[in-house]
Amino acid sequence: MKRLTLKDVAAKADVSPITVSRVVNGADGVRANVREKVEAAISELGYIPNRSASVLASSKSNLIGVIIPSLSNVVFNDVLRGIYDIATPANYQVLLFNTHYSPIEEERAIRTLLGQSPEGLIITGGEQTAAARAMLQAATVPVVQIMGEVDKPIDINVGFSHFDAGAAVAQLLLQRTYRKIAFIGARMDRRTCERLDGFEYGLEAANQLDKTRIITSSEPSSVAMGASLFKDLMAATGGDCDAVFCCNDDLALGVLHECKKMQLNVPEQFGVCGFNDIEMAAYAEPALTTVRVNRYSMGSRAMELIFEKNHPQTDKMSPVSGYINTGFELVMRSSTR
Amino acid sequence: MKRLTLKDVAAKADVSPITVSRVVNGADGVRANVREKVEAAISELGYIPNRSASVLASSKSNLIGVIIPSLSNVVFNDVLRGIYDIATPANYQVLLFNTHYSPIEEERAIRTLLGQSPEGLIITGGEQTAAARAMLQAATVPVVQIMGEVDKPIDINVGFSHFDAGAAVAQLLLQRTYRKIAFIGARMDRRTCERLDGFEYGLEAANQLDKTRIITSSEPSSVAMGASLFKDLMAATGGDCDAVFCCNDDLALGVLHECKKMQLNVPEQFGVCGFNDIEMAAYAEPALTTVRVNRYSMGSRAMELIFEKNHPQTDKMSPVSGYINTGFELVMRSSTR
DNA sequence: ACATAAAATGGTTGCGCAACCAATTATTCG
DNA sequence: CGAATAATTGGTTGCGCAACCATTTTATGT
Repeated sequence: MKRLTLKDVAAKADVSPITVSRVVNGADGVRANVREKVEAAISELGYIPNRSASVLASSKSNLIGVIIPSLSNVVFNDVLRGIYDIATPANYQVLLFNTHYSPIEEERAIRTLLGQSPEGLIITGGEQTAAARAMLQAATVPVVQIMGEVDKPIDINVGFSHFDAGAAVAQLLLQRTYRKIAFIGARMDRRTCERLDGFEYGLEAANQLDKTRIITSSEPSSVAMGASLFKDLMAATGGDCDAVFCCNDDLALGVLHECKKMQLNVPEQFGVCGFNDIEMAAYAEPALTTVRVNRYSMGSRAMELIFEKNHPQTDKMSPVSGYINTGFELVMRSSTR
Repeated sequence: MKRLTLKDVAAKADVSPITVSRVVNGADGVRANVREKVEAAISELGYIPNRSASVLASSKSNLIGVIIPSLSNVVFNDVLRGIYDIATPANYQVLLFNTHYSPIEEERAIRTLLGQSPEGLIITGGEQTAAARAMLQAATVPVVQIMGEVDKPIDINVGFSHFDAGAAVAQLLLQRTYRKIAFIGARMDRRTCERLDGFEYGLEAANQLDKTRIITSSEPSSVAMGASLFKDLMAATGGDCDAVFCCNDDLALGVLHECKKMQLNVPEQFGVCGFNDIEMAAYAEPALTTVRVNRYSMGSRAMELIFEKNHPQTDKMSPVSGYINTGFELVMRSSTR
C-alpha cells in the first residue's frame, strides 16, 4: 500500500501539488473555494503530510530538543510543563532525551538531536563534554542551558545561583540561632554540589562549619534515602547537631519522619530546611521550611527565548543572550524556629 | 554555510558516499581499514547525518510516539521512565505529546505523529475520537493503549481494570467494618470514573451506597484539593461518614492533613484509602492504605511489545495483541483499621 | 471597456540519504 | 598457480516536499 502524497490529493482536488502544499501549511494566497476543495480531498483521502520530506525540503523542523538528566525527579515535571505550555501553541514539537546524569549519554543525545535540524535546544546545566560543546557552538541553533547558573554559557542561560541559595539557607539557619548545622544530600550532581558549596561558605563565614556534619550519597534522592541519611548523620555526629539543610524536599520529608520516630522536637530541638518547595512541603508535619524555585518559569522562559530568537521582532531589537536569573525565595514554615 | 553531507565525508575519505552511509549505520561488509578511514573523516569534519533524509529514503524512523494527558501527574513519570528504559537501548527516540485531557488535542497529536512514520505509538486510554481511531487503524504501526482496560483495543492494551480496583477498595473498607463510606475525586477522567463505578458497584452489592457521599471536582488533583474536597464532603454529609476512598494519593494526603486539623482519629473514627501508592504514602502520618499499580511496568511492557512486534522472532511465534493485565495490589497501612 | 496592478496558481528542481543492483576486489581451495 | 566463490565497494535512482520563478487569473481604476 503506497503512501498518500501531495500528488494524490492534488489529482483528487484537480489542482497542482504545490497548491495542496500551500493549503496544508496554511499559507495565504489560496482562494477560499480552492482551499475548501483541497481540504475536502485531504479529509476524504485521509492524507497526512510526510514530515521528513517537508523537513528535508525546507530545512525547517519545528523541533525543539530537550535534554534532562532524569525522569524520576519531580522537579523536571514542572520544567517540562513550562516548556510544553509555550512550545505547543507555537507549533513546536519536543523531543525529550534523558541522560541519567551521564555526560556521555548527553553527548550522544546532542548528536542525535543535531541530526534533526532542531530549531532550539534546551539542556540542563553546563557540564557538557568538550565535543558536545563544540557541536553546539558549531550548530546555528539557539541553545538554552537551564536550571543552574553556568560558567560560560554556550548561548543563553536560564536559571539561578544554587551557590547563593545554599548560602542563603546557611544564613537563615544561623539567624534562627541554630549552631550545629548539618547537610544531607543525595545524587550529588553539579547543582547540588553548588548548593553545598554556598552552604559551606555561609557557615564558614560565621565560623560554624564542621565538615563531619556533611553527609552525602551518590544514589538517587527519595524520602527513604532522607531517613537513611539522617540516621547516618546521627551516627556520625553522635547526635551533636541541631539543624539540617537537605538538598531537596524529599530528603527533608524523610528526615521529618525520622525525627518523629526519634521523638526529636522539630523545630525547637532540631531545625529542618528542604529545597524546591514541592507541594507536600506545605502539608508536612510540621510544615517544611524550604527554598522555592521557579521551575515552571525556567522551562517556559527558556522556550520563549528560543521562540524570540527564531522570530526576531524588527521593532524592538532584543539580542537575547547571556544569563537570565529566575531567582529563588526562602519559604519560612514551622520546621525551623 | 552549507550543511555537511555524506558526499563531503566521502570525498575526504576517498570512498563513495554509500560506503560512508554503511559506516554511519553500522552495517557490516566494510573492511576495517576503510571503516577507520571513514570514521576519521567523520570526526574530523564533525559530520552529523541528516535524519530527515534518512527517514525519507528508508521510511524507517526509529521514532515512538507517546501521548499522555498530563505532565503534572506524577503517575506519568514512572510510566515514561519505563518507556525510556526500554526505548533508549533499542535506539528508539520518543516524541512525547501532552493532550491536557482533550480528545481534540489527542487527535491532533496522533495526526502529527503519523506524519513522521513512527514505528510505534503509546496512547493513554481508549477514548480516541472516531477520526483518530480511523487513522490509527489505517496506519500499519503497533499501537499500545496503556493505563486502563480498554473496550475495544485498537491493537494492544496494557493496563489493569480500574473498575475491579475500585470494587476491591469498597470490599476492603466494608470488611474493615466501615459503613458510611465516601468517595472524593478530582479531574474525573475515564479511569477515575471507572474506579468510582467499581467502588459504587462494591458498595451497592453490600447495600451501603449513598451517593450523597460522593464528592468530585473536574479540576486537577492536588493535596490542597484533597483537603478542600474533604471539607466539602463534611459539609455535604454533616460529618455523617466514617471512611473515604480518594481517587489518588495526593487527595488522600490532603484528607489526612485535614483530619489531623479536625482532630478526627484516623483510622479508628475515620478510614482513608488512597490510590497509586506514591512514595509519600508510606511516610504519611498515619501511613496511607492505598492501591499499588505497576506504573513502570505499564510503560516498559508497552515498549517491549512494540519492539517485539517490529522485530518478530521466527523461532517463537508470538502474535502479540489484545489485553495485557498489569494488575494492582491493595497495600494495607495504618490509615484504615 | 481597457490597461495596469495584484493576487493566485503551476512547473521544475534539489534537499540528503538508502535501496537496489552492478562492478570490483579479496579469499579459498584444488 | 588459477579458477571459482565470497566479500566489499560503487552508481543510479527516487523518497515527498517546498523554494523559486514563470504563468495565468482576478481585481482595480480611469
